[in-house]
Amino acid sequence: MAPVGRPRSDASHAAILKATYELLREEGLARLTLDKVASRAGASRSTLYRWWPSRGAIAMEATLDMLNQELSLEPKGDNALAEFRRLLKSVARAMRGSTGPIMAGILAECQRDPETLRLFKENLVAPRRAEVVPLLERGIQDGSIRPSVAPHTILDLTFGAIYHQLLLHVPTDDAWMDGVIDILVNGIAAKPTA
Amino acid sequence: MAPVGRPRSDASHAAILKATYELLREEGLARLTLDKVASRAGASRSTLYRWWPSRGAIAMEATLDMLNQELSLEPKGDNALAEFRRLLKSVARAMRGSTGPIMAGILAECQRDPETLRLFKENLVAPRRAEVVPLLERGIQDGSIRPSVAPHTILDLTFGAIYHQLLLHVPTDDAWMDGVIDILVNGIAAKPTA
DNA sequence: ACGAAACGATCCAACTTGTATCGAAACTTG
DNA sequence: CAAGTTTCGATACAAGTTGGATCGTTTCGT
Repeated sequence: MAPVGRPRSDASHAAILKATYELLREEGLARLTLDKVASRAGASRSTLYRWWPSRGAIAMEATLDMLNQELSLEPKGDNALAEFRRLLKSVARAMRGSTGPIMAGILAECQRDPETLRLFKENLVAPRRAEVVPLLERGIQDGSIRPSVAPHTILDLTFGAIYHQLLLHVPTDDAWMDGVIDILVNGIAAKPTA
Repeated sequence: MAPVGRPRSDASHAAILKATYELLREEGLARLTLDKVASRAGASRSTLYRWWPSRGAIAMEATLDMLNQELSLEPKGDNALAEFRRLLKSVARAMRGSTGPIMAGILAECQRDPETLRLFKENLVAPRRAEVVPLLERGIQDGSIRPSVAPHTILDLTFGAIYHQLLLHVPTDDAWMDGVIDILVNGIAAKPTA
């Protein structure tokens, strides 16, 4: 059964997302208003309100595609720990570009709008974790990662470190990421204390 | 040289900070308006604008005292690593209470107002690090922490993990913090990989 | 007494949000 | 082709927030 009535304009939909994406890069989510998005997209604000419940929701949808293109997990047959290293570096690299400030803005928006936080966790955090946790579990099985650690806690630490630099606007480089990975892999204790 | 004119009212100053602090607890920084602060403090908005450049600055000043009271680094003569463990747990415990959401709100505000970020780093991050980095360096000297790690990177990781849970509104408990510390201290590698 | 600075009260323009209304356009069904 | 349905862009509106300004009053030092 085809829906009755005028169909949703794909052109408007695409134009709105494109305008949002551009404005996010230029001014950040903090200064993003639905008015500017509508103007640039050649749409009207009522169209935006019809399809998205909040500013955060628009920004989220506009950002997701970009992120999903930028971050890709390609297994290469190394041991799991080596693969995890590569993943972390690629994430840190992505955050170093214009994507970083956008992510920081979204995290900020999540603090003022619970719905945006929900979208963020559902559409970004959860899917990513669903990919990476099995990788870490494989590392525990192939012997490259010791068994007593919880994969989710590993992710809390690593993404936490990256978010930390992001939110405090501390630029990162490969040397920093190597330092983080070194600590994560080897720990800070002079001798194993377990 | 005593300043000429009517001196700044300590009563107003204190009342404004108190009102800010209360409103932060009740509604969070996202919903904090200078109007509400002024009303509750029995002051006028012009007084607020006279002394503080932004909403973030007021929230920062109101939060700093509270945080500085809540978090105290008391050396107890253990080895440095043990002392660091205690510090982390006390921070995590503080973030578990009503201070946590306030901190998350401030981090969010930092993303939209560079001046607030500057205040945050100058008055909170930097002083804390100035306390803890020597502790970690002592750990390297007393042999409880291996020499090749950078103290600052350790802090990026640990505070990153705590911020991560804070921003994603994931409640933490002692078991989680123990898991983080375990990974941090011992690493995730099954065998030391140098 | 006088000037200087801070105070509370009030007003104002500009901007953003959320909602609503309107006629025109696009598409399905009969 | 005609009627019904839904979206579209344009516009208007109330409510809330921001940042700044003015005004008369209050509290100091000189």
